[in-house]
Amino acid sequence: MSDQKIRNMEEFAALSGLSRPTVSKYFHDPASVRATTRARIEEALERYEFRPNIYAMNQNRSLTKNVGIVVPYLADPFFAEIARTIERRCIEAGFSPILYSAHGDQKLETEILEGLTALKPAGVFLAPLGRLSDRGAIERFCRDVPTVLFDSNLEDMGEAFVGSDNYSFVQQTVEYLCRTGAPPCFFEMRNPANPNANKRRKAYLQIMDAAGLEPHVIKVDGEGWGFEEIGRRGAHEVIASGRLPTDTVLCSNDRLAIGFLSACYERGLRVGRGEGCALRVASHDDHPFSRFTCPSLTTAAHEYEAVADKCMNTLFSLIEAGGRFAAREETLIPARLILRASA
Amino acid sequence: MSDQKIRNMEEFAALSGLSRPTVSKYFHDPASVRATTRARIEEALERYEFRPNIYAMNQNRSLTKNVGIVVPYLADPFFAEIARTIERRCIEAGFSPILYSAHGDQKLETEILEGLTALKPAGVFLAPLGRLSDRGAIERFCRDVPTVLFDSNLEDMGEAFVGSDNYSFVQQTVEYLCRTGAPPCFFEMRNPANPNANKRRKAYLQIMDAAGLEPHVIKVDGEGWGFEEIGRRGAHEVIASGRLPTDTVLCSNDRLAIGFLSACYERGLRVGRGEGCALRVASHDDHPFSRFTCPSLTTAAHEYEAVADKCMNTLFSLIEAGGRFAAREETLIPARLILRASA
DNA sequence: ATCATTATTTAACGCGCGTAAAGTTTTTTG
DNA sequence: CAAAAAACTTTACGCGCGTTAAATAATGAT
Repeated sequence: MSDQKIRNMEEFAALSGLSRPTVSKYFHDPASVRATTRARIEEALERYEFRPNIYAMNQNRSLTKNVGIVVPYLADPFFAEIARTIERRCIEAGFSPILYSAHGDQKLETEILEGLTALKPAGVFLAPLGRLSDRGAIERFCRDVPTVLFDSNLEDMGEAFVGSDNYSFVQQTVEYLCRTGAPPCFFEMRNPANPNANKRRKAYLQIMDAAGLEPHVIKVDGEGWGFEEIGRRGAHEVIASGRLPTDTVLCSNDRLAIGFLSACYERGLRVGRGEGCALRVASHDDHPFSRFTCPSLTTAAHEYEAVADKCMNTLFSLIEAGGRFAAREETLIPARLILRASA
Repeated sequence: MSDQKIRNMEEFAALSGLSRPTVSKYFHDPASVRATTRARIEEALERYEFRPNIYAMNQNRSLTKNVGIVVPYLADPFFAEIARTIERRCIEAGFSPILYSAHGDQKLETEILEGLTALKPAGVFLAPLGRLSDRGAIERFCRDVPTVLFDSNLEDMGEAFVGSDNYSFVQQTVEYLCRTGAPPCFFEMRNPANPNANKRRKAYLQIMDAAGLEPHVIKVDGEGWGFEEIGRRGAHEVIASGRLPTDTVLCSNDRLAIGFLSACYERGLRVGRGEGCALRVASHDDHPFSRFTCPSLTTAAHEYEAVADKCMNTLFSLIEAGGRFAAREETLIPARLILRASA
């Protein structure tokens, strides 16, 4: 490995004994040059450690190999997990993923999208804030950049949506809970920012109705992304005031459930399906920590891998189709029920 | 807002009635042009929505306004939280943070650093994998890019290190536990990848020794980033085999403790400092979920804000100093003890 | 060995912006 | 109000690479 510094492709091409256009071709697609040529370049590459200037490469390209991944709040382990999975897929597919978190902030989400436009990405995976999103800004963004929405569906935004079949989530948990004990009440935030929460409530109401059971929706107050604390405080209030209509609680999502379980523990209420248990608690999402709550949480799991795969495949088709689909594609992936100790 | 599309700065300058160099100057520093000129540009900016091409801007710059943030594993909420805090600081300071996770993988960490070099960032915050890092790759990287290490200290790497004063963490927890009950044993992974773990063990041994108490270190097997599961399995084994020498357990970090508490719950062992409690458990990090464990976790907290501030300030000085410090700076920030229910 | 095919070289232009020098206009200052 | 200072315009070059067209060389098949 010589430590001679190479300034540009011209110089590197000279050192490999080739012309710049050939080397340029190699970097664009190594298979596009003759095997012997490829070998010479790769040999030189080992000796001199040259990398083409990304900025110069991209400035004339209408699209790059960049892929944006935007999530509403990365410190939420659910989004960290899904982002991680998608990111890996992008790398395997030869793209350069760039990860952004809106940190729950509308202005920041808009700024991220504006900055992302300037990066001319080949495509973007966007999990929008939801209710808090600036719809105008997102619409503008989607006009400029091929976008696959995930997690939160915003009507007619982006070329495709990949998300969860919320009905399937709730159906499985409700069915299980009803089969094994009292029908559940539904525990959620009063003003959820995420549209999935609304779909889950509606599914709950519909399923209970279809089963001829009376639904009970319990709404707790709270704003922001501290769901566990909202769930904990809400649970304390609801339990203390005796507003819990049954011994079975279905939380809208695992983070609320984590808070709910925490409150139960603090009140000395035993949760689970065995004897001596005061409550059963179940939920949705299979949050990475739901295995470690006390008791461990019965939940409807996202198929993280399947979601990530579908996202990637959708973006591939989208890029091949030139960034536009004739009709907006919607994919809803069903849940997988995970039985643990809490219900 | 006209929807006429502007191709380049030349065109935009013409529409604002100015010359391109002036407009260029404006984008480099809005305060560097006369107020009336600035107003004209900003007015045009509202009408035409022009943004200079990032790639063209950066290709001649030796450094950009980009700042890299590299963490070993972003799906670990501790890193998500610290990354989130640093990211915000970068944005406030007018930089463009770019966040990367090595996903616990040496090869990926190296690739991220190589890619980052090509981005010519003004500086990089790097929390390395630790023992698993490719030291050669990191050293090469630090030669090219002004780097502030954080979280994990690698000897002599980077221009500065900002991290936790592990001694202070352990001192506070041990002192508290000794004062209020039996001296703790120390619960950790056998082969921790993160150097902080080693420093915490050493601090534990030293502090116990100084207090004339006999130390007990319990090592559990496990590889990878699933610390909770490692802690849970380890706790089951240790408790089942009666290897626990005291009723007080100090875990190396909160994620292990979360697993430990989960095992205790599964075994019907009550944890806490009250009567009827079989064990006390404390830990370090103030993981975002340590508030919601059952019982809530007594822990030594990182000063997330202080760490992020110090990181930013260090990088500022580093950039001003031209990317090199005369001597490597090390900052260790002490812990803040948080008393909760588990000990 | 010959011709057709495919790969590479040479030469040249363009991308969008940074930047420097020299000249002109505007603003500030005494 | 004149002179000095500051801001702006004009002109021009460079950055590193993409890309194209025409010329040349290497390869492969007959």
